[in-house]
Amino acid sequence: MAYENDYKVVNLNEVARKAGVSSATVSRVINNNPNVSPETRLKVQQVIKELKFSPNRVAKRLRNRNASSNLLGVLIPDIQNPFYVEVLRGIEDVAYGKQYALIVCNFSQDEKKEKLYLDLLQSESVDGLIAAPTHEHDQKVINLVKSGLPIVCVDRGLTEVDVDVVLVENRKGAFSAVDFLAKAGYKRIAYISGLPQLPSSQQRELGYLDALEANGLSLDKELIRYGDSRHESGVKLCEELLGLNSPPNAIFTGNNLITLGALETIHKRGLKIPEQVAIIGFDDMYWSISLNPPLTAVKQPAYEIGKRAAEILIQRINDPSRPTVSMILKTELMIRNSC
Amino acid sequence: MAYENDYKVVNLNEVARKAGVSSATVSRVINNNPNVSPETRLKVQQVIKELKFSPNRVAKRLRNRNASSNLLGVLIPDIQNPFYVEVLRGIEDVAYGKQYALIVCNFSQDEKKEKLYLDLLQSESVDGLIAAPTHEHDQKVINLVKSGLPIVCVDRGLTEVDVDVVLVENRKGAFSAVDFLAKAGYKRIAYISGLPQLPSSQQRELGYLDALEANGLSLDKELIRYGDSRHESGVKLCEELLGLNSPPNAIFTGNNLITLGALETIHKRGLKIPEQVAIIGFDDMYWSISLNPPLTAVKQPAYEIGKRAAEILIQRINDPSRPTVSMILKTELMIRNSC
DNA sequence: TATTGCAATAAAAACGTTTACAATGACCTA
DNA sequence: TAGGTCATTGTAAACGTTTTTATTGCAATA
Repeated sequence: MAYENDYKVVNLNEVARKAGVSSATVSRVINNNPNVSPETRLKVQQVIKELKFSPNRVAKRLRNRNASSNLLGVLIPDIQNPFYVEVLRGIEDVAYGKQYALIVCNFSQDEKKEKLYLDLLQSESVDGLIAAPTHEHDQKVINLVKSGLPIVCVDRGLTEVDVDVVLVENRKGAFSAVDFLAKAGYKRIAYISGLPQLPSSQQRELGYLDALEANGLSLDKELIRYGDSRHESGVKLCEELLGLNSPPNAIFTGNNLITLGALETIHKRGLKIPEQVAIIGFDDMYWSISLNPPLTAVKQPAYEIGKRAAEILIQRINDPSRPTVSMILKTELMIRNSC
Repeated sequence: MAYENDYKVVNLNEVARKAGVSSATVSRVINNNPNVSPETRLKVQQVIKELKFSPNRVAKRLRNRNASSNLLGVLIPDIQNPFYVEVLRGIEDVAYGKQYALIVCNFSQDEKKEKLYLDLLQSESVDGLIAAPTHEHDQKVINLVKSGLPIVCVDRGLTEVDVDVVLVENRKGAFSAVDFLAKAGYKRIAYISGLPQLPSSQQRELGYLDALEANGLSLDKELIRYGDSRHESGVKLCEELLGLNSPPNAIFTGNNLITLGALETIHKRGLKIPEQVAIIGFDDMYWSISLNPPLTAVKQPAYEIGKRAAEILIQRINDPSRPTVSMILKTELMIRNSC
C-alpha cells in the first residue's frame, strides 16, 4: 500500500544517529539513568519527541528476562462470571496506572486449557501472574511459584507452597447468609455448591453447616447439591431440590451464576419468592436490585480483591524476597427482598 | 531460593547442542521446514521432548516483526458491559484454538486511555487488533490501519479508511423493538440513547424514528435523552423522563447497562412494569428472564460477533491483501413480559 | 574424470533493546 | 607535568529466535 512509509516505526538507533550519540546514551535517557549530561539529555529528548520514538517492549523484554518488562498474566476461571470481571477491573486499574499490560487467559475451569495458558504465559516472559487456580494442589501453578515467578492467588489459595494470596471470608460470609435465613424462620434450608474441589465452595459449605448448628437446625444431606459453578448447574440442581418430596423452603446459592440459574428455575415453576421459596445468594451484582425480587446476597469486594492482588504482585516483582502475605477481605450481607 | 534450578527454562541452543546439530536445524524442525532429513528430525524431536523445550515467544516475535508471533490485541470500551464480555468470549475461543494469546485492553470509553493502549499494543508488536473505536473518526485507529496492521472493527466502523468490520443491524433491531411497543398500543415512547457519537447509538435512534413514523406517532424531542452508555446514565435519564409533566408510558433503552439503570429507577419509584411504564431494551442477557419482570429485549449475537471478528482477523493476518469485508449480523427480538 | 546439481546442514546476521566494560577528556593534585 | 579521579560517552555482547547465505558431501552427468 502507499500508506506504509508514512507510519514507519523508528527505533532507538535512529534516534541515536539523529542525535549524534550512541544507542547506549539514548537508552540511558529513556531509563532516567543519571549518568547523562543535561545538554545531551535535552538533545536526545528533543529527537525522541521529533521522531515520535517509543521503545519496543518486545526487545526490552527479551533483553531483560527477569527485569521489568511490564507485562502481567491473568488466569481466570470464567470470564462470564461478573465476579471475575469485577476482579479484572480492579487488576486493570492498578496495572494501567503502572504501565503494565495484561494478557488475560480465561480457562473456563478446564484444567487442560489452564495448563496450556500457563505455558504460554511463561513463554511470553510475563513479569508476574495473578491466578485463580483450579484447586489447591494445582501442580502447574505450584511449579511456577517454585520457579520464582511472582504470583498472587485470588479467590483460591495453594497448599504445598508459600504464595501471596487475596481471599474473602467465605465461611463467615456464608454463615451470615444462612444465619439470616434461619433467624427469619426458614427451617429447611438447602445449599447449592459450586465445584466441590474449590476451597471457596468448601468454606461456604462449612459456613452453611455452622449456621445450621448455631440455630439448632438439623442437617439433611439431601439438601446439599454440588454443581460446577455455572448457570446451568444452578438451573438443574434447583430443579432437583424443588422436585424433592419434601422440598426446601429456602435456598442458599454458592455463587452468582448458580443464583441466576436457580432464579430461572423458580420462575419457570411459577413459584413466589420468598413466600413459596426464599433465596439468598453468594455474590452481589450491582443490578441485583433489579432482579425479581431484589436479591438478598453476600457481597464480595471483588474490585478490591483485584486491586489488592495487583498491588501485592507489583510489590513482589519489585522485591522478590519479601515475605508472603495473605489478605483476607470481609464480605457484607446486602439485605433486599428475596427472603 | 533452592527452587530455581530445577525449573530452568531451556532454549533452542541447548537443544541444538544436545542433539549435535546447529540451532538452525532445530528451528527448522520446530517450524516444520521440510529440508531436514527424517533421522535428524527424529533425533531433534526426541531431545525437545526430553528437555521439555518450548520456544520463547518473545524472541520469536522480535525476530519476525511482521510474521506470525501469535499475539492479538483486543481493545474494548467497557469490560463491565456483559455484551463485550460475550464478544470477548467469542474472540477467545477462536484465538485459543489457533494458539493466539490476547492482550485485553479496556479503555473505559476514555479516549486518552485508548490512545495509550494503542501505543502499547503497537509496541508489543501484536499481529493484529480487534477494536471497538471511540467513534467513526478515531484518528489513532485509522493511522494504525494505514500503517498496515491487520485490524477488525466490531460494533463500530471507521470512516476515511477501508477496514474489516463486524456489525449488527442496529437500525432494524431498534425498529423491531419500538414497532413492537407501538403495535402494543404505547403512544408516548421514549428513547434513552448511549453515547451519541457512537454509530450504534445513531443507528438505533434512526430505527426508533422509523418506527414512530411507520406507526403514525409524532416525535416529541423531549422523549429522547442522550447518555454515556453506562448504568448511571440509565438511572439518571430515566429519572428525568419519569419526572416530566407528561412522562412516557414506554421506554426503549439503548443498551443493557442503561436498561439496568432504568429498571433501578423504575423500581425505586415503585412503578409497575408494564402497567405504569413499559420497557424494552437493546441487548439481551442470559439472565434477562430472571429480571423483574422478565425483560423484553433485542438480542445481539455477541458471541458470534467476537467469533467472526477473530476469524476475519486471522484470515487477514495470513493474507493482508485480501479485500475488506463488512459482516452484518441479525438481531432477534426476545419477547417476555416488560411491555 | 571433471563438472554440475542437489539435499542437508552450518554459520552468521538480524530483530531492538540493555549493560558491562572500555575509552575519552577535563580537572585536580603533588 | 605526570598521574589520578571523575563524569560522560561509546563499544560490543547478550537476550532467543529465524533466515539468508555458505558449505559440505554425494550422486548424476558428459
